[in-house]
Amino acid sequence: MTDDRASQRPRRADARDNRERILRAARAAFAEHGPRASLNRIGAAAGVGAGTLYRHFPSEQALLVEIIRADVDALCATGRDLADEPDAAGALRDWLRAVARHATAMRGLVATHMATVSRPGTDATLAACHDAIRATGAILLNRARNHGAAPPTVDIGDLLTLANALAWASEQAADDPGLLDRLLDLALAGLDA
Amino acid sequence: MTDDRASQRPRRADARDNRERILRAARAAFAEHGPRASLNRIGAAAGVGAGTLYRHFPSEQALLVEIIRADVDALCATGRDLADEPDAAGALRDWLRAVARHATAMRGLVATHMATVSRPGTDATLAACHDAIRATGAILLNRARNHGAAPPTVDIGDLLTLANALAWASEQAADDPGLLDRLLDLALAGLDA
DNA sequence: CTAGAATATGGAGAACCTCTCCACTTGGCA
DNA sequence: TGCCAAGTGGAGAGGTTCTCCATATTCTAG
Repeated sequence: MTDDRASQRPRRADARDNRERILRAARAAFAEHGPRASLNRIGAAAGVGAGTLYRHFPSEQALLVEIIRADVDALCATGRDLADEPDAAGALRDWLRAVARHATAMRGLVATHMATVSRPGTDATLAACHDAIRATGAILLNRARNHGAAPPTVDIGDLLTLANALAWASEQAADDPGLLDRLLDLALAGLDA
Repeated sequence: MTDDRASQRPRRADARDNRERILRAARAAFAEHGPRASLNRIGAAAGVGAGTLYRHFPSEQALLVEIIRADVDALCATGRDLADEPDAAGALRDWLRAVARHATAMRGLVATHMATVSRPGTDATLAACHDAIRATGAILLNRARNHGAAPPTVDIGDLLTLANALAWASEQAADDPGLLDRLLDLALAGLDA
């Protein structure tokens, strides 16, 4: 992660500027309208034509992916910090909570993430995000296992899918802010059994 | 449930026929293409113009809702049967599994269901479905509680949301048929703790 | 059995959507 | 400064959901 490879960084300063403005407008639009946000409008809000938008991000998904990438970086950093916590089980829980909460912050991101991760090969960047999260999660899960705080049968991939599923559910029920935490408690109750 | 109130049952026989054909085409289309199925095509497949389709079902959601209703009826029947099982905890689990599996059968239904249930007042029929499922689930949960097989803190609504969330997740990962069961096992592991 | 009212139909088209194409402009380097 | 690769914008293709209403069909009352 944190690769921001040159391939998608425009050579010209004005183009780089446009790219940033599109990204900013997209963040705002997705946060407000969820996955139904219109790319046309995002382009307009960024003061940019449709052609320009699609030059920078060839598809709606490409745009979402770019936004996800930043979140994933943050999540991995959080995970690394939590790996030093003495309470291994708690660290794993806290991190899964963070994953779910991050995923919820921007509506529609979870769906995109899941959709693409489940059909590998669709998007290289997203696959890299997935690997990075998985690796971070594996560290925490292993520590929890070594402390006898997680059964060896549990898979980190399933655990992350679970977190995303709960995030998605609480996205749907925006009027119940406590839902995510309740669902996490409910679903993770048997973790250390 | 099973109300099929007259309000949405056409007066003329030909119209009733068209309605059935649309419903059948829609079932097929949603099962195959998921939520991305096109209403235009559904109408065409049913041999009916767009105007006719929208006369019978004013929106995409109305169509989905009608399909959901049949599933809910079946689910409640299953729940009633399971309420006679001697193993109360197992019955609850089996029923939640059935809920999730039903929800998964027709891609996109879960999302519709959740979306509307969470914003009450959007659709009366869907609200009725929700109530029916909730009531059935409450019976099973109560039995499990009386057998000491479920903590009193757990809410049936949360449990159902959980089941739907897992169903949604396994919809996304169509290539991993075992996912739903693994997630259910994982998430319900702590139920009787 | 028939006429008239009530009901239902279909498809053109409005208003959106995503995404492509390419004649044009512009920034940065020699 | 002048050139050209890089970047732009917007018209338009082809999709979507959904509306409107002149036309056609069924049912009902006489």
